[in-house]
Amino acid sequence: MRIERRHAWDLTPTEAVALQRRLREEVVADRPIDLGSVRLVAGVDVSVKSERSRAAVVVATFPGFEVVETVTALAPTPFPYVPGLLSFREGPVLEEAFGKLQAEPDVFLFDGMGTAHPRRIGIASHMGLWLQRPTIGCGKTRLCGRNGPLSEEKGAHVPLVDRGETIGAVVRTRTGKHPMFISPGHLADIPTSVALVLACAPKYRLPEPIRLAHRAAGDF
DNA sequence: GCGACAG
DNA sequence: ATCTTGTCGC
Repeated sequence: MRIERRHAWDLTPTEAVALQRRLREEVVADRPIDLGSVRLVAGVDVSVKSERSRAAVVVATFPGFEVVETVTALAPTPFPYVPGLLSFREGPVLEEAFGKLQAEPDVFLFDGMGTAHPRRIGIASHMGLWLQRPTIGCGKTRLCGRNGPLSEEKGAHVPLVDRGETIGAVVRTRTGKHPMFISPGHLADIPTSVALVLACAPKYRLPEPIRLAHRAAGDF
């Protein structure tokens, strides 16, 4: 699939923040995903080992999660981890991986945030602008925002609120286990993002596409 | 100035 | 995220 190269990645932290403030205006986070027409879902993940980062994108059927394509890329880790600037650390190697993708997934699930970010442009939203396709942020822990009580049963979810704004949802994908922090990336909205994530996590806490990508990137 | 802080 | 063995629990 064709990718839209939006900008260079070698920016200083200050420049990166300025770019985020500019790009956030283009993020569409209030558009429902047409769940009935989802046939292919992609999982995206990056693992870092000794100054090198490996990205993996796995495309699977939905539902069923049969793998139809796997692409990986290896590149130097260009940017240290700074909360709020994750996309500048993983963006370069992800760009390379996306460039190899032949399939055209209906939606991409990212390991990290979408709009549940201080400037509302986490890695799922940011890369969504490059992909120009629906993306969803699936964080394992909180970056920002607060939430009320969440019942223990699988499927339970409550709003994630930051500075008076609902930026995502805290979702229980497994009864009694720590919840996931779900937020729309680009061309998605909160309700349909939550619904798709739950449909992608029938057995484990992490959505199946993310698990597949995690494995392909070299983690276990 | 003091905490919080995706992966 | 990564460094790392065994161990507690369903």
